[in-house]
Amino acid sequence: MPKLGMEPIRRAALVKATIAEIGARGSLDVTVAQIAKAAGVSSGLAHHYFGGKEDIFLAAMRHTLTVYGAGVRAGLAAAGTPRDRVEAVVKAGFSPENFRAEVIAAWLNFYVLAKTSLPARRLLIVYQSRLRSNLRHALRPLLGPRAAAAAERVAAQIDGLYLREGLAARDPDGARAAAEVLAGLDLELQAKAAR
Amino acid sequence: MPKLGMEPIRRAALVKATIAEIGARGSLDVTVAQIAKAAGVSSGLAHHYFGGKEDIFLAAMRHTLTVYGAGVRAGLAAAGTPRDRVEAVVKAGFSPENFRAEVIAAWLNFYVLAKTSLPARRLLIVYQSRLRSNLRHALRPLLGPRAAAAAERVAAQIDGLYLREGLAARDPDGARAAAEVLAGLDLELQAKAAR
Amino acid sequence: MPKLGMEPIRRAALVKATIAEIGARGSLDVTVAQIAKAAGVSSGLAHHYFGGKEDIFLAAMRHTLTVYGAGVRAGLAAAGTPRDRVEAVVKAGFSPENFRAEVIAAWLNFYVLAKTSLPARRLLIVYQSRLRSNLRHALRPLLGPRAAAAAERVAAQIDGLYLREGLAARDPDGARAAAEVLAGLDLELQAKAAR
Amino acid sequence: MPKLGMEPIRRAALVKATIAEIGARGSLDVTVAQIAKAAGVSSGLAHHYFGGKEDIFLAAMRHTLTVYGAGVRAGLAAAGTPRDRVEAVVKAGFSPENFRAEVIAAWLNFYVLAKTSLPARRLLIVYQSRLRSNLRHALRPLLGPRAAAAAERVAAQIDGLYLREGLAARDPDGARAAAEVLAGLDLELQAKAAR
DNA sequence: AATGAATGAGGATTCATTCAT
DNA sequence: GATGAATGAATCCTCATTCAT
Repeated sequence: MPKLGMEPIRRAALVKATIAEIGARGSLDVTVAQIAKAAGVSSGLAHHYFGGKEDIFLAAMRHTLTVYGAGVRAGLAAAGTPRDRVEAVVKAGFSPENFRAEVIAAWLNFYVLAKTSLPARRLLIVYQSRLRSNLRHALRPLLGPRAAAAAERVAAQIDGLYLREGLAARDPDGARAAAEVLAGLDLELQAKAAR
Repeated sequence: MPKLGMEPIRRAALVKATIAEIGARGSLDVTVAQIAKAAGVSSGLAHHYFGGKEDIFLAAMRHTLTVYGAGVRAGLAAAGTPRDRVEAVVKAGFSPENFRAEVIAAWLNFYVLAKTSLPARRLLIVYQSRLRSNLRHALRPLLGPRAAAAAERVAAQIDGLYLREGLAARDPDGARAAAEVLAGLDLELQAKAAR
Repeated sequence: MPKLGMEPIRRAALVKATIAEIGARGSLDVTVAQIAKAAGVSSGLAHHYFGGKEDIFLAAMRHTLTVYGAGVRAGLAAAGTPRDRVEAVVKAGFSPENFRAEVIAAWLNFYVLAKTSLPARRLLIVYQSRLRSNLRHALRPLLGPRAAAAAERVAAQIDGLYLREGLAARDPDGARAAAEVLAGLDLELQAKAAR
Repeated sequence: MPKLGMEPIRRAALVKATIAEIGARGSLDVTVAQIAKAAGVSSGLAHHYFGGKEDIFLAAMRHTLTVYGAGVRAGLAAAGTPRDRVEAVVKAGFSPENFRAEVIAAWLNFYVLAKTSLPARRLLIVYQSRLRSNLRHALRPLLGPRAAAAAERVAAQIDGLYLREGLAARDPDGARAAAEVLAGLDLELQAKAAR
């Protein structure tokens, strides 16, 4: 009798392997064979479940974004004050789970993939929109009409830190990066207060 | 005697074509043949002058950084006040010359290349260092000891805007991007003043 | 389940094709595509099983040496007298199986390959050592301390005949070549006797 | 005014460079550019003087054979006894001038070239014929009707030693090789005497 | 006489993808 | 469900050769 329910297990393993391989090699020049091997299956099976290489990449992107999104939601759920909410959004991006070298490298390559693949672009645009939207909503009670511009600045700073850490030799320091962003946030609040 | 002095001409043409092709395709998956064709020469000649594909990429990076660096220097030379100096550094990154879709796409891919190629990484690290250094020096008279942190924030914001615009469908709007960064700069100055 | 156990079959076919192609063209300038085609497979498969061109060549060398070695062993096993043993070693090298134009040409090119490839050199040195060792042992009972020098002479003569026949237009005549070498052997024995 | 009489100089330099490069790399996979560079000229000039790569190789062969032939003639001219004449022929092949690693490697590759190039084959056949002819004539007074077979044996042994030394790691030892061949010659003479 | 420029064919190698079992 | 077999297109790179000057 055939093994039942293997599909979700295989898919998860392949997605995980994909992120790991893209991260390790730092590029999309990862072969299906490498991914499959890392996942402990044959390359044929990878195609069987995903259809093609791009679909594997897209699944990996979706997974990354899902994990990130879950982190944001969890943070927001636990947040009390408006300030807490902003911090939750920021810190989700720099959590140990997301702000790892391998995941950062994968992110960068997802941006590249988005140049070629429309679905990938859509996925990234959704991410960018959500990030900004989350920040805007969290900042609104604090900054009022200036929330939108501030959200934009904070979002850009977050992305810029990903780029910076992606290049660094050392392991990325999520706590420090988050602190830097929050320091920027303080500026926004001080400026408001200074009025 | 043969046709002499072709080398610099060909190299320049190939470098330009490389940036254009990476920009157009949005990835490093550009063939030497494509680049050569765009430059109006044979693929053999590209290898003849550069040695290999990576060397072509590196030359394109160097060129991009050189153009950027020249823009910064020109801006700084024309700047009078400290504030002018900061604006010059920021605006150089968003000048119509640099902040074009194709160059932005090339930048993104240079970051990817840096994952694989040590010379590429070195080049990008030099860029990051210079950008921050320029910003720090320009901000010092305005912010004193806070200049370093502010420079870091501004730099991250600049990189983040590259990432954002790299994804956007519309043509990048350098003026707007520069204005956003300068708005962030104003916050830094206000916060200082608010003390 | 896929078609299983193809690997040894393909490897054997590719090795055979390699010797045939090197022999036919008389040089190592044989393309993997030619070899693969002669073996009835795609060039990709050749790489799949061997890794690269040099590995294919090495496998062909190993095969040639193995066949030769088996011939020697078979001859020795059937030999009764010391003289028979010497003849067995000599004749193995000139058997119809080994002393064919195509194999002779392959041998010559293996010597060339040995200049570039360390594994190839090792293989050939093993062959040279074994040949001499076989001859020495077989000659010892007949010539005593002179066996070593005699073995050296006989071995050189064998190799020289390969070179001569490799150049000739006509098909190589193993029987005649063996007879020439055995005539040289007789000289060695006569000289001994003449003491 | 053009430089006059450059042709023989250039040709000689290119021929010498060809042998050196084939010897150094141990294969015919030597580029015209390498040869030209080693000769201190442009690759274009090499074609200008020789027409093509194969012609360069042939010229190198001819030169090698000419040097060898001159050595034989010089040795024969100085030889007094028949035995001296045989020794002269043998020693010519193992003179320091000819029995160098680089020349030995070139020889081997000339045999390979002969598989592809008819002129090359003809040249090598001429060499083989002359060698055997020289040996036969020198041996005739000593061995009478057995001279032909003996010449064949000696010639094969010489070629075999080239093959052996071509593979060895150490520098070829011409004196030792010549001694080995002459030891074989002594056998021939002893056998004769033993009748 | 001599050169650097330029080409383009050819070849090793990689890899996504398909398929039979 | 899963695999190894197999393909062939794609690409980098090399190099003999030609040519204008």
